[in-house]
Amino acid sequence: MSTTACNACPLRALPLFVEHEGADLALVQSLKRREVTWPAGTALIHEGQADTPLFTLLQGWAFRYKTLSDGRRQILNFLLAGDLIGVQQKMSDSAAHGVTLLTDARLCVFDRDALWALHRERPTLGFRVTWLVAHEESLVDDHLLSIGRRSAEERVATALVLLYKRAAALRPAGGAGAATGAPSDAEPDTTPGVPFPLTQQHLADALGLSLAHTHKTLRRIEQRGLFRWRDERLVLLDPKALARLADLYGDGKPAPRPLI
Amino acid sequence: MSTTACNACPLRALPLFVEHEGADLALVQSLKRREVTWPAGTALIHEGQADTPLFTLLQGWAFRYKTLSDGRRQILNFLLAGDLIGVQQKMSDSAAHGVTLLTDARLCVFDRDALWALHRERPTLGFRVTWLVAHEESLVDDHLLSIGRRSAEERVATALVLLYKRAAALRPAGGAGAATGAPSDAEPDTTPGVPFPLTQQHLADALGLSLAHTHKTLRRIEQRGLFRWRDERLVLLDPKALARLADLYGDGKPAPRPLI
DNA sequence: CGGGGAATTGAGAGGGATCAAAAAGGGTGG
DNA sequence: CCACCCTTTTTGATCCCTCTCAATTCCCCG
Repeated sequence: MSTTACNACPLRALPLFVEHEGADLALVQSLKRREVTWPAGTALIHEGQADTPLFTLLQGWAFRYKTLSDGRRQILNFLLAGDLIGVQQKMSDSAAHGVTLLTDARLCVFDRDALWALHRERPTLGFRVTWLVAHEESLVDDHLLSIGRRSAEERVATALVLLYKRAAALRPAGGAGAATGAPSDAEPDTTPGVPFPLTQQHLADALGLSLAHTHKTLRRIEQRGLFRWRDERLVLLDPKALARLADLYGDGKPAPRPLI
Repeated sequence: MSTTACNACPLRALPLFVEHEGADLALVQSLKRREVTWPAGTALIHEGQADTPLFTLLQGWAFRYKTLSDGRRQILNFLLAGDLIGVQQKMSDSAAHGVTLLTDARLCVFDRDALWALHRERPTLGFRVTWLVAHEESLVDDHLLSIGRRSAEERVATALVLLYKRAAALRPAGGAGAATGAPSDAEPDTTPGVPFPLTQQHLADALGLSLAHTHKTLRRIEQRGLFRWRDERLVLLDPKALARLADLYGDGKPAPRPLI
């Protein structure tokens, strides 16, 4: 329950995140209202809610979604540690999306005006916020390509690869779970793979498929030995084959990103 | 062919755009490299291209897209006058998208570093860039909901309504084409509806449907008298029915937006 | 008048959706 | 430690929305 100082934030130690100047950190620290730990299922933002706060996810997973009036739900994307939540709200006439925690999570809470303060006081940080938003849009772009043009099997493969990469980038340096799935007993963390706290229903809602078909597709690919998904952890047994199935080329390491 | 001064930009006269301070306009003006007029089909940005320039669309339509290696194409969204183009590029490890002109168009061209200059020199403008990017993301979010969860008929209705609204917001005040489709002869501009320079193939690629099925769906809805699409112009004959089909509630007028 | 890109149409195939149950798990109160 | 309840995972059968493939017909232009 103790609060973490921004300059001591464990996330910043990861190579995934870029360094920030002391003054930048001080400003963020001053804008931070509080730090909370909430249980899985908590709704951070309700669909259509106005004047929502801003969050930075420190630990855990969440997802953004939208629903049609008859209940059909589409998950827009998943949020992992380091993601800034709530910037898109209210900047639009279109109905806003909801955000719900997938796991227990720890978050920093900011007032909405912090957004403007960030830009005004420290243009560098303002620019980084723009970067984050643009980056998130590019994730949604990728997702849109999948749902619009990929077959069920390709969609599943794409989602597994992309989510795996994101989750893997958050592992402490030298971390566990070789991508080959071979348990590395000599390592500090022997758990293979990455956390994967989804439900098949979530995956289905994200992929625009029915639960039944998502399940059957998952099984088919798994039986070819391409991956293993158990106990909320995902291991890619054959990353190459999955990437080929998904028509994905990307190198490996994601670009370093800002952390507000 | 003559260049337009930012403070005399005809777009700014529209109620759709917010007012900018003189100093803001002066900065934008100084960052503007040139103004160009290019023909339909011109590729502003190639998929995967690095270090792309920045554009503001002054007139005409364009679209962003991504393709799979076997040629399947997904249109991510359409760009209309006032849209800022190219911000998302390079902010991502994921492959970038392409941007192509749908019609002859006129654009302002900026260097990519203008983005940073905007933030540094004028935080207000930086904040507005963030606003624009966040807004564009919310359009993609809506699109994703459509493709992931709406039926073909619902998707078509959604696209027609949303694009109509965007195009309508760009009509000169008191403009033409009553939404009812009744030609208003007393008005200055008697052309009904809004420009709609798409091809059925473009619509299909945007909706994640095949060309054949897009066409059949379009026909079915048209024969119910819900809209008319001829000579590159779209008229919504029964906006209420279309909105109901699309499960859209939105008020009417889009929120005022920045114009960089 | 010839040519090429759009728009139309129709027949047939198939990937996913639906619907319905049954089997697993996981907590929890007794 | 066990019975019970609720969520998630599995499976099977059947249906139908969309895709594919293949022509034609339009329409704009040189």
